[in-house]
Amino acid sequence: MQENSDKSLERPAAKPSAKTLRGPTGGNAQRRSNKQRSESTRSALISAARRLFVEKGYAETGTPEIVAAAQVTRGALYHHFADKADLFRATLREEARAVADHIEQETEEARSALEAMTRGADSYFAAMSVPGRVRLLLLDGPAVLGHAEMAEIDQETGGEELRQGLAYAMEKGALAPLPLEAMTSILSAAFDRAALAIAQGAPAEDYKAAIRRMLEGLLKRA
Amino acid sequence: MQENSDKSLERPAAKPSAKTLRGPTGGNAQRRSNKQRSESTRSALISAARRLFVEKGYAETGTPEIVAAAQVTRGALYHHFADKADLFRATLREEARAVADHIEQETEEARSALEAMTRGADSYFAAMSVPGRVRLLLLDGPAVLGHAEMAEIDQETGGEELRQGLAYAMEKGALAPLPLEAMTSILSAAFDRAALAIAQGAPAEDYKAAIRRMLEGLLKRA
DNA sequence: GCAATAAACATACAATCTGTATGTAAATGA
DNA sequence: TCATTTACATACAGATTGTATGTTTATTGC
Repeated sequence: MQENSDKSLERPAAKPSAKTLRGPTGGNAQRRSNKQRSESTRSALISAARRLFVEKGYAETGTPEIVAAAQVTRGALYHHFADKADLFRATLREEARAVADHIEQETEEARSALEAMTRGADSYFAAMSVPGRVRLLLLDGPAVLGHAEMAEIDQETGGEELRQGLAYAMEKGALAPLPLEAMTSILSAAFDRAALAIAQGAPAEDYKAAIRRMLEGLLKRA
Repeated sequence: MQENSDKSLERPAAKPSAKTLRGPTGGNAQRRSNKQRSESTRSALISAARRLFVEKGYAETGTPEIVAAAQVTRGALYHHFADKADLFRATLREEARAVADHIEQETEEARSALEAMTRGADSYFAAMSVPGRVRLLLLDGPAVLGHAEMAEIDQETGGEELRQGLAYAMEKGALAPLPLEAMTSILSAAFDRAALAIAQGAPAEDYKAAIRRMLEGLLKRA
C-alpha cells in the first residue's frame, strides 16, 4: 500500500560522529550543551512531523518516516516524547500557539460588539488559512486527542477570545442573556466549519457573509 | 499496551462445520443460500464493528477483535469489505440512515419557518442521542473518511433537510437572501457541536436555547 | 442430475508499525 | 576527575494490516 524504497529507515543518513561534524563557522561546533541538543532535535522532530501529518494525516504517517525526515532515530523520538500521540500533541500545541499569536497581534479596537466579533472572525480565518492548520487543528486533532484535550489546548494557548467577547456583549446589553458556555461552543463550531470550508477551496466571501449574518442576528448594535 | 489473553484470535470459537450446526428449530438450518450467508455475516460484522468502534474508537479497534466478536474470520471480513476503512464506511452508512429515518419519521407540520427549524433541530438532537452515534458520525467519521465523504454519506441518506428548510425560508421571505451553501454548512456545524456537547453530558437545555437563539436571529417569523 | 464455475469463506504469510529494553557516548555536577 | 545523568542508537517482541492461496458450499449451464 505504501511504497518505501528506502531500506535504511532505522538509522540516520550519515552517522554524525561529532568528530567529522563541523559548522561552517570554522570553529568546532560539535560541543553543544544538552539543552541545545534537546531543543534542536525536538524542534527537528516537530517540524518534520508537522509536515508529514499535514501531508498524509496522522494515521498514515509512521514514526520511521518522521525520524527519517528529521534526520534522527526513533530512539531520539521516544526519548523526547512518550509516544506518537505525544509528538502529535506537541505539534498541535505549537500550532495553536501560532494561531493565538496571529489573532492577538491582529486585534484592533472596535466600536461595537458586532464589529469586534466580525473582525475577530476574519482574523481567525486569516490565521487558519495557513496550509495544514485546518487539518491539524480541526480534523486530526479532535479525532486523535479527543475534543476534551483539544479544548484544553485551546484554553492554554489563549483561545478565550470568543467567550470573552460574548460575555462583554452580554454585559453591555448587546446580547440578551443566555448560557454563555453553550453559545460560545456553537459559535466556535460555526467558525471552525467556515475556516475548514474556506481552506478546502470554498468561496471565502460566502462563508464570511454567512458568519456575519449569524452575528448580526445575535448582536444588537447597541 | 493492549492485553489480549485470547491466543486463538485467528480462528472462530468452534469451527461451525455445518454438519454439527443445527438451528434450535430442530430442522437442519445448515442449507442457506449465498445471499443469506452474505447478509448474515455482513450484518454480524457491521454490528460487532459498530459496538467496538463506539467503545474504543476506530484506530484502537483491530480487525482481529472485530471478527472475534462477530464470530467469523478475517477472511470473511476481507471478502466482504475492501479494508478496515470500508467496513467503517458501511457502519457509518447504516448509522446515517438510521438518523435520517428517525428525523423523517418525527417531522411534523410547522406554522413558521422558525418553528420548522427549531423542531428539526430538536429532532436531530434526539436522533443523535443514541449512544455512540456522535462518536461515529461526528468524531471518527470525518477523521477517517474525510469531510468530503461524510458529506456524500449525509446526502445519500437524505440529510438535505436543513438546506431545504433554509431555501424555503428564503423563498418565503423569512430569511434574507444569502449564499445557501455556506449558511447551511455553518448552521449544520453548530447543530453538530450542540449534539456532541449534549452527548458528552452538557446541559441539553442550554444548547437548545443557544441554537434557538441563533435561529431566531436569522429567521423573521413571517 | 451433473459437471463447471463462482461465491464465501478459512488459513498462512509478508511487510510494517509501535513501544520497550538495553547499550553507549557525550555532558554535567560534586 | 569521577560518578551520574542525559541524549540518544540499536535491537527486539508483539501486534496489525492486507494479500495470496486453499477449501468448501452454493449456482448455473447443459
